[in-house]
Amino acid sequence: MLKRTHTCGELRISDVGKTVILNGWVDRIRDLGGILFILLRDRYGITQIVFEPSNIEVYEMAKELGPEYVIGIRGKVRKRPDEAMNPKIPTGEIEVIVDEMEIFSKSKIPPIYVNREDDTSEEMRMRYRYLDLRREGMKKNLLLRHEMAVFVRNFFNERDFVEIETPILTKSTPEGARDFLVPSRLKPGRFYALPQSPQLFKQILMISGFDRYYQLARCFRDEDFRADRQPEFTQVDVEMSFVEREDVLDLAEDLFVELIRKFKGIELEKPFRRFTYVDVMERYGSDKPITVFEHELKDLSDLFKETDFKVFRNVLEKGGVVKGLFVEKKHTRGEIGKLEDELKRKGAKGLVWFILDGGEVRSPVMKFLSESEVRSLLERMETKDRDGTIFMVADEERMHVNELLGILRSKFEKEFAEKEDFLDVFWVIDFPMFEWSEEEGRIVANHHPFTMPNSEDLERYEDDPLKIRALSYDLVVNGYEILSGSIRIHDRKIQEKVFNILGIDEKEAKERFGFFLEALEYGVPPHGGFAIGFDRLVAVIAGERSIRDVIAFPKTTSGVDLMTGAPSEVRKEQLEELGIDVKIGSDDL
RNA sequence: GGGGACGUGGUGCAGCCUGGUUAGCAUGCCGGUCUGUCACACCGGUGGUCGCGAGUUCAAAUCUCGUCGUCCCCGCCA
Repeated sequence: MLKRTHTCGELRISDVGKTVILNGWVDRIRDLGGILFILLRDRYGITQIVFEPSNIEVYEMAKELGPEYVIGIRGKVRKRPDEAMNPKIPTGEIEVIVDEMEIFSKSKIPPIYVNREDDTSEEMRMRYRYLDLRREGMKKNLLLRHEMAVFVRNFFNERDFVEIETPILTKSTPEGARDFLVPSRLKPGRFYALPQSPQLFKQILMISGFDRYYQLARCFRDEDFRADRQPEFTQVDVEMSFVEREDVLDLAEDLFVELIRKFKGIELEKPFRRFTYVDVMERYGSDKPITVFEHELKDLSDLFKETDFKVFRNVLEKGGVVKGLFVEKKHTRGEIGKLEDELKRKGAKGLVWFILDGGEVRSPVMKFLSESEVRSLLERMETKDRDGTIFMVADEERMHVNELLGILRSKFEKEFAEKEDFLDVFWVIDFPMFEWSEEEGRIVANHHPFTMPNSEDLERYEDDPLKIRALSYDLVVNGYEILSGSIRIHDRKIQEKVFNILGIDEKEAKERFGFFLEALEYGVPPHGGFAIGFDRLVAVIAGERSIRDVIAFPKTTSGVDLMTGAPSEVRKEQLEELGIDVKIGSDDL
């Protein structure tokens, strides 16, 4: 075998004269009749190799080569003629004149282009993933992902963290996302669940005294998928003992400062900006806004206290609120109608709007408003004579107003994010500990039930638990929730109180997480941690819209692996062993 | 669970609204010419049951219904 002495990315002008062997894939063939150029590609780069008729045997062989053939060649490195140098590739000053060649394997005509970036449907790319991964874009992303993983591991290793693997086959703990289940052969009728996150294990590791733990952990959630959600994904899972919130935030900031410096060349300043949950909702209407797209929500309630516009006045008299959002886009009535419909589906009573067009203000509610009300509206919204649209929502529930305008704002954020290059990093802290779940008709944990509540709040709002804040935190990067974590409960009594509020009685708690509650009775250090959505983080750094582009073998939005065909049917015997009957209704096939 | 977009030679798209020629373009692929190309160029050629099924019609890529697949969004994702 012609075994390579160099890769296809490393030969330079200083190597001229050397006899080398290269291995790689045939990338492009340029047959000029009397001379034949081939670009030879491997993961390290591309080198031009040349076949000349003076070596007729090899030359004839080269004419038979096709795209994606894998070959080995021996030849001499030579300097290209001055006018034939290619400054676009690092090896562009040289070429290798081939005097011996071995064809390792032939290739069928590839169904997708390997040496071209666009022009391929995602369906094809996933079906022929091995070809897609040969392409520059995917190769770059996977190498970046690897480097980021190495970086993360180094960061934690240097700080005395220990990487410990936690089980993939584990116990289903309802609450949260739907579990993927794995049937147990030895205990027919019972099931393992794949972990949604290693949450309880990492806390148990703290109880075990490991002090500082991290893991690049695979997690599984059986919910519907999106551009930024796959059924299996990777978290950088971190937990530490004998710490308070500040310690955890500080460590996470160090990580992101160094990571962004290394991979983006941007210097973030510590401490990062912080918003409380209430703050960020009041200003942006979202708990993961893009703040560099300014356009904040403005409270207009005081301007309309005395207004003749009954809709506003009624809401305000009942203690409600009126808020507005200004964007520099003159909407058509059709566009506004669609936005209004969408907000109405989310419980908005209506959407009031003003179009600003060359100093003129148009709105269906103009006739109800005084000149001074309009003037102070424009001033408060800081329109500064710009054209655009002001949207206004009024409701008795303050948070509802925020959420509704936040939905609008996020649409404009997305348009902004498509065309701008930016880095927007900040903390959101003091999330509510609990929230009301409409469909379950009960209070549920906002983060998870092991999150430490703010202890003052816990005392003060025993009868109004929705007001209790949690010692939890999210790091938002470019509109994505990239990191999320909390200080955990290390006191069995507080844990019981939280279960109590959640309406989980002792028996139920025991069934679900009895092992964990028991562990809580054997000496628990104060601890806290976080998890980073690693796929999303890599995607943000790589500038990719979809995490599928930073995952080697992703699944479609319906959870199918187009390359392997998973999920697939299994043999009858396999099911019998497991004691499983598959019922497929006639509608299902 | 709901809404939307898309599905046409190997690949990426046009045609569809307003049904009626040989389904068009680009690229690939095959053959030819060409000794300095670099997305080689030029000439010639190959290649399509228009996702699948049913319906309407004298006639369906085109209209209708269903179905499958991919993508986007809502719900969901502690």
